[in-house]
This record gives sequence, structure tokens and C-alpha cells, in this order.
Amino acid sequence: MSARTAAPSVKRSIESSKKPLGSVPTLTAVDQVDTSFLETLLGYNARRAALTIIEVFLERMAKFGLRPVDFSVMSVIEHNPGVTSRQLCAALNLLPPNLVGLIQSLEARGLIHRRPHPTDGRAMGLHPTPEGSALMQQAEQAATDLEIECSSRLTAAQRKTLLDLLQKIYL
Amino acid sequence: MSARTAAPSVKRSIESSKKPLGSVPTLTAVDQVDTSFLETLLGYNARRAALTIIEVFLERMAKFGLRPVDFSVMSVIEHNPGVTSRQLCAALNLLPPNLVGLIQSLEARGLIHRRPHPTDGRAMGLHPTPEGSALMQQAEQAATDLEIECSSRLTAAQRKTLLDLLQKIYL
DNA sequence: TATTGTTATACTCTATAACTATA
DNA sequence: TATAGTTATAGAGTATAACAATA
Repeated sequence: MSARTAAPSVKRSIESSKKPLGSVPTLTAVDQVDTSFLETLLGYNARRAALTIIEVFLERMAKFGLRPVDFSVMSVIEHNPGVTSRQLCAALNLLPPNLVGLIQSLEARGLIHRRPHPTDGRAMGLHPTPEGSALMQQAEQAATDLEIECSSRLTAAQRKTLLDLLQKIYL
Repeated sequence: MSARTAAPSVKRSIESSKKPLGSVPTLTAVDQVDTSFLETLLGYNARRAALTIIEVFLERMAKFGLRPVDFSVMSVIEHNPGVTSRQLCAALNLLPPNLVGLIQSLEARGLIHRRPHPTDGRAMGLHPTPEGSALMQQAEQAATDLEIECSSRLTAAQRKTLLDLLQKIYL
């Protein structure tokens, strides 16, 4: 790690590499940016990795009209027909107000429909339509494909390890 | 309750041939939400893990007045005095317009100052003030501490493995 | 002509408070 | 009283286009 002493390729008015506290600030140029400290932080690395994958996700999923959260919601509905909005929020860590428009949009597109909950009159069960199921079958395959591509520098065993370790953070 | 629990919490992928298409839609209740498919996706897991850590980050860093991006920017400036905005954008994957207000805010708080770049008249070198350096020394320690807490279910070796694997995704 | 920093702006995402109807 | 779903809205985060000064 080359954290402490900045490595200026272009030194103009530098006398020494140590920083006397009262001295006039030196005008240094940075040739290569050192991010080694940030790279020791899980939060930073997890966020950067997530955003990298999501960027590819957005491109590939555009043809399905599914953003990441749409995809997650549809996937949970597909695998849990009859799930309620409240359950979706708990499972995906979403806030109820932000789910309302999303659900309405999916219903308007004919991908899901809402039916009365069998026991709770306040709740609505969310079910995939045949069109929604067909779409998700394609979308989940596409998601799996792009994930493999994004982790092409990992072996299958490393990929599995990564999944397990990440889940130990948030589950 | 007497609900027909047609949706077991841990189930195989059944659906396709088992669902008579013309049948009356069943009103099913879901007891436990199955998110096993999403949990096979790196993007989903990385995002959930990142958000979990960032949530703690926001709490702990509030007393320093540093949000995640503020912290990242200050950390890079601290370890790379004289770095330019453009270099910051490249290193942290930020967009220049979004950095302007952030830099102005940090400067207004007396945490950094901007000085002419030694060779490029268009650019400004970003330098930490003594106050900024002092703040970051505390903030980086706090960040390291909370990271350790958030990964308390991981051994030191596992934590290192996780960092390495995440960097293979985005670096 | 290309790049740095900047302004203005729009769009998305996320968060909070409060309401309704049912439990 | 508590919960499910909803409405309205505010705030944060992220995106593109265009401009002036400098390379």
C-alpha cells in the first residue's frame, strides 16, 4: 500500500515528502489515484460491484421492460403466487409507498393480477398472469446469463463462495 | 387458521406442467416468502449487502457529517493530495456535475481547499486542510470499526476473500 | 479539436406523514 | 389498538446537454 506519501509524477515546489504542519501548501500533481484504503471496506466494494452488475442488468433487461426492483418483485411473485405487498416489502426491504406504483404498473401491463386474500380482508394476493410467467421465464434466464458473464473472472466455486459470504452480511 | 397452504415455503420449481391453464384462479396464501432464486444472483446479493452496510454507515457517520460519497471523496483527497475533480470522477465512478456541489460543500466546511494545478491551468488540485485530515483520521477509523461489526459473522480470512472476490467483479 | 470544470435541469429512487378499511 | 394498502410529497441520488476557459 502506497497510502501515505503521495507519488507525484510532476513535482513543482516540493522539498521533502514529509509534511511539515506549518509549511506553505505544496502544489502537487497526482499521477495515479490511490484508492487502497477504500478497497479495504466491504461497503465500498459491495456497492461498486453491485453497480457494475446493475449497469449490465439495465441494458439486458431493457427489452423486458424490467428494472432491478421490477425484476425482483416479479420474481418473488412468480415463485410465491398469492404473496402480499407487505410480504414483498419485508422480503425485499422495500417501503410500502414505493411499491404501490410499481404493482399498478405491472398489473396495467398484464404481468400480474391482484385477487382477494383468502383470510385477510385487508390484503390482496399478487399472482403472475400467464404472460407474466412467460416473461419471467425469459428474464430469469437472461439474468442468470448476464451474472455469469459479469463474474467471468471467478470460478464456479468462487462465485458460490461470494454468494455465501454476501448473504452472511445481510441475511 | 384454515387456509389452504398451497405455497410451501421451501419448494421446488413446479409450476409449468402442473398448472391447468383454464382453471379458476386459486386463492392461495403464502406463509413464508421464498427468495431462493434471487439469492443465486450476485447483483441482488451485492446490492442487499451494500445497503445493509450503508445503513449502519449513515448512522455512525452522521456525527462527521459525511455521507458515503462524501466519505469516499474525502478519503481519496486525503490519500492523494492534489487530486483533480476529473481524477476523482474516474476513480469513484462519479459524474462531474454531481461532484461540483459536493466539492463546494466540503470546501465551505473547511475540510478541503482548492489550489491551482501545477501544470494544467484548467484543473484545480484538491487538498485536505488540517481540519479535514483530522476529521478523516477519525472517520476512517470509525468506518473500519463498523465494517468489522457488519462482518462479524465472517472470519478475517473470509472477509479478505470477500473483498478480493468483489474486486474481481468491478476492477 | 479535446478536455476541465461548471450550470441548469430532469429524472429516478428513496423516505416520511397521514389517511381508509379491515383485523 | 394494530396492520395492509394507499396517497401525497419531499428529499437524495443520478443523468444529459451545453457553455467558458484552457490544452
